[in-house]
Amino acid sequence: MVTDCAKCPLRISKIFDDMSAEELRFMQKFKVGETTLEKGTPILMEGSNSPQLYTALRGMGLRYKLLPNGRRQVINFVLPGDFIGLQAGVMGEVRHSVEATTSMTLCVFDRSELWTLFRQQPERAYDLTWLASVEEHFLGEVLTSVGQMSASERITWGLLRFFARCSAVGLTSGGSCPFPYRQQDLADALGLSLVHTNKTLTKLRDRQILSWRDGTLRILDTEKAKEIAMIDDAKPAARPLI
Amino acid sequence: MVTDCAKCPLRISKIFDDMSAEELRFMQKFKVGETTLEKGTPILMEGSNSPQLYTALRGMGLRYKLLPNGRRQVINFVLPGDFIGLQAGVMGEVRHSVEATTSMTLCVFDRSELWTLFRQQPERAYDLTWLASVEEHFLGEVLTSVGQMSASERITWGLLRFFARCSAVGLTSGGSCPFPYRQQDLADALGLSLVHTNKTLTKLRDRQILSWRDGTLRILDTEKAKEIAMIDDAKPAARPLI
DNA sequence: CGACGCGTTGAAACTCGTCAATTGGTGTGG
DNA sequence: CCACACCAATTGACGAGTTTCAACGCGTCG
Repeated sequence: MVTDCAKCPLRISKIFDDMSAEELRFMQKFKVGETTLEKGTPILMEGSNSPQLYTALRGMGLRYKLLPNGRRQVINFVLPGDFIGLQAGVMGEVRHSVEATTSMTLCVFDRSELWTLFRQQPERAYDLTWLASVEEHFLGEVLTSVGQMSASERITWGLLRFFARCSAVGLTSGGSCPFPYRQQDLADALGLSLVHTNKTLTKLRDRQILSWRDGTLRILDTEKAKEIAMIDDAKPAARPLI
Repeated sequence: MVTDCAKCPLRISKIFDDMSAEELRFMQKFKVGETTLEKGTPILMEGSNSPQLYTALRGMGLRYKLLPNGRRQVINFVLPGDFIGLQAGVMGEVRHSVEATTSMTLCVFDRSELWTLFRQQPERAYDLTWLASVEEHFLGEVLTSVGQMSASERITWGLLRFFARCSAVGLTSGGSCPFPYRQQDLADALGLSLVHTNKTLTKLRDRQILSWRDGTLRILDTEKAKEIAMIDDAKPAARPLI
């Protein structure tokens, strides 16, 4: 029942870099299995020392951090193709938690093989650095958004970004994509209160910028949305898939 | 006038991982030179395509991002030992700017040799991933701070964190360390207005938590400060130096 | 001397958070 | 089949934290 790397449904997407047969063989060996998780299941727990690394194959999740005062920061939304646990693999333990928001399928890798990968497959090592670097860059953008934008700008920015990520992995249809989270999740991701997030969403819907109902996000006016979010990006570049 | 990697003043610090003579030789070859910059000099410009990578040897700097509306987010403060330009090296171009706040000395590397490094020195490749991963983790913490904490919590957090980083590279003496930035820089780093930052700093000084005057930061009450900032970290782990 | 950058302070305006209550949908047990 | 609990979304009212505006002091530099 395990997906063959060579037939990986994600790899077919043109957003991901191609691999040679040899490289695929190595990845297949690196991959030790596959798991399917129910919605709501924790994948990594803060402070834990997971012996495994994952790549999301299907479904969506949430990376977050809890504070002693009970507040929560959602660091990022997890989409198919995302690598999970690199920090744990490199640093020993994770300082944030990851959980499945919808049911998910994960590719499982053995952390102890990470070093083998660095020695035998410099291309994959490079890819890993690439992934970490891109994630770092992305977090810089989130920080900029949360630090410098108003509520409606942040929300527009966050949803537009999410839409773009969905688009890159083929999860969009027309101007809409799934967004299976709660308003509280979005609020915690953008540093806003639930109530204010709700009211701002209503305003954005009234202004015909975007709408989010029943787990579906629709970008109604791409131009206006990009202007509000101060985004002018072209399309995303090809990226590695581990 | 170029510092020998084997005699690198930073490497002496016990915070950095040791290297074998062989490894040092490779790094020496990787290093193509050294630059000294005046205060205020730009190091990387957003959107540029720098052919070089750097490691800060001496002095302090600032990584930041500008928004179309003129606002600025300071992503991080640059300290000795920090690697600059990994994103450019891996992704092609940087999406943020870096500039020298004080005068700085930088180690210069050739970006085109990065791939050689990955093939020939898997340990260094691993180190680079480590660095990117730690930076990613750090940005997650900043995001949590900016997203979920009040002004005084954020400021205490930011300054305490900076102090810890200084401490790791031996820049502290007693309870104080240099902090050569402007209040505007700190405000932009934490997503606060200049005025409010100023008033909050005054309050923290009056409460005997910490004081920052004339470019020097003093932690007056470590325990109370850690409590406010919700930090309970022990000491930082050893880290690689590229 | 005046211009400029940075720190400081006061007052007013506003965004956003908190409190509180309601609605609708879903699942569960009697 | 209905009552009830529970969760997410929604809405109104109020207040707090923070921003913005404006002004002043101080040191440095040309």
